[in-house]
Amino acid sequence: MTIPDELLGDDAALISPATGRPLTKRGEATRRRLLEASETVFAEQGYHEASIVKITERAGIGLGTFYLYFDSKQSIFEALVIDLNRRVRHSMSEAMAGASSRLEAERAGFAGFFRFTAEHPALYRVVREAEFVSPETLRLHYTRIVEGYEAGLRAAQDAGDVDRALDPEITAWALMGMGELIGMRFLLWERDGTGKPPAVLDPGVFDDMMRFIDNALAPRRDAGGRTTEGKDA
Amino acid sequence: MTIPDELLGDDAALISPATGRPLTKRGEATRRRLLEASETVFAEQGYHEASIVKITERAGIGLGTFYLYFDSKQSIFEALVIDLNRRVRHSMSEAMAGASSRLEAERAGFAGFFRFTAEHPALYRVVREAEFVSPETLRLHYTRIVEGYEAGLRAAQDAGDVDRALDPEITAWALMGMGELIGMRFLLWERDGTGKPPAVLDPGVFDDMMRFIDNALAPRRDAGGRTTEGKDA
DNA sequence: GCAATACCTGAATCGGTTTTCAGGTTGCAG
DNA sequence: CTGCAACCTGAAAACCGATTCAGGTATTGC
Repeated sequence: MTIPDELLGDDAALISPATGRPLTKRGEATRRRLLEASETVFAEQGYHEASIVKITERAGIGLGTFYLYFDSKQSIFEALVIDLNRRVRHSMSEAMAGASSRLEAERAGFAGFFRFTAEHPALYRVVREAEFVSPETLRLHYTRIVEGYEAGLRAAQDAGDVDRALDPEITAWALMGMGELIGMRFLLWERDGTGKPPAVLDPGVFDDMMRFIDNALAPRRDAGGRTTEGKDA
Repeated sequence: MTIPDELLGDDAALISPATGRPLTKRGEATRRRLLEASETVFAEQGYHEASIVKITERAGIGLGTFYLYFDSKQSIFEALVIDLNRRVRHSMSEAMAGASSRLEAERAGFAGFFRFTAEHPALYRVVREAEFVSPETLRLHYTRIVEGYEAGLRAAQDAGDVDRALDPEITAWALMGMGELIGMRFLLWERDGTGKPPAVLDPGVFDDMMRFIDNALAPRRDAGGRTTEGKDA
């Protein structure tokens, strides 16, 4: 019901793309400052409006220094998306940790996803922009999330908590699509008086969505349904 | 069950943004060539890689001429997205036309959506890129589709074909999100041997998805469920 | 045929970007 | 306190694309 943290990130030793040598303390700190600055700049301005100058300025670092740590603008963007992916999944698995039933875990996972989106609205836009900046990285993002989801659904089916006639892979993609569009519509588009997006998804919306999901996943009485074993992509 | 075609597009008389006067035959033809060329170029290269030079070259038209018909690169992009929106909805309502039941219409609408995506894989990427190029236009796109969907769901609820406990608006957004992500995963990402995406969505995938949707929408026996009247976004 | 009108053109302007590079700075080992 | 990696720097090179504009070319009405 939770994803072990080891699977979440590569803590591979960082090496300088310029010299090919491992980074020292100072080097690692500089790299981190660049990555954090890029997070703000990409989130506020989008990929194309963002510039290396803006990133290094915000990081308080010389322009030329950038290229000691990243090959290109695209490469720091990809590093950022992978970092965000780790954080979203962390948010989801953390939320699921306390769940007692499979269905409750489902609900909690969504709550974790929405919490992350609500807390970092602009960051989730960065992830979506990866579709156009680095499609390969976006695939990785979605695929990693779906894998966790799918495993959970399979387990829930074995436990009899979820309709066995549903294909776990398709269902996982369907659920993720719902979550994304509902998050976009009711978190990212929603502005209160001050122009800020809401801090959490409207509970009414969340409940309506969960009713839909509960309906969809609930085991059916008329057991049957083609079981469709061995479906692949 | 169908959207009247009048609602689909503005056929407002085209006027030149440069002179403010209505276009003649020749003018309209040139404008159309530019729009068609932009479709190909934006689809193949994405917004930022596309350039006015590339668009005018493909249209076989002088560079300067572009600005007689569109204010800017962004403005032709928006015109294109609005055009595509009309065509997607046309594809959907056409597919729904022959349906005999509400649920069958649901299924047919999805089929129409997937057919459009399969026939114009790159075009649908253009629509998604609007999120970053012209968010307002993307909202328009989604909102127009959802409105039709929502009306259909309400009617189906009145007819007793769809669970009355579901909120039509949330449900419409949920369904659209599912459709988008499944289309992306199983149409746009899928490549056969030749590197081309499949001409249609795998019927197995479609059926699995529809089973999920049927589950979700089916009226429940335990009638009750908080009716949650008067929900507003 | 001859205005007048609508339409077309692409070189040049302007404003911006990423990336390189020759040389400065820092901090640690000995 | 010295020397040498490792690290940092920002001006400038090399590039690119949106938009303008001064001057052309079709089309149409008379």
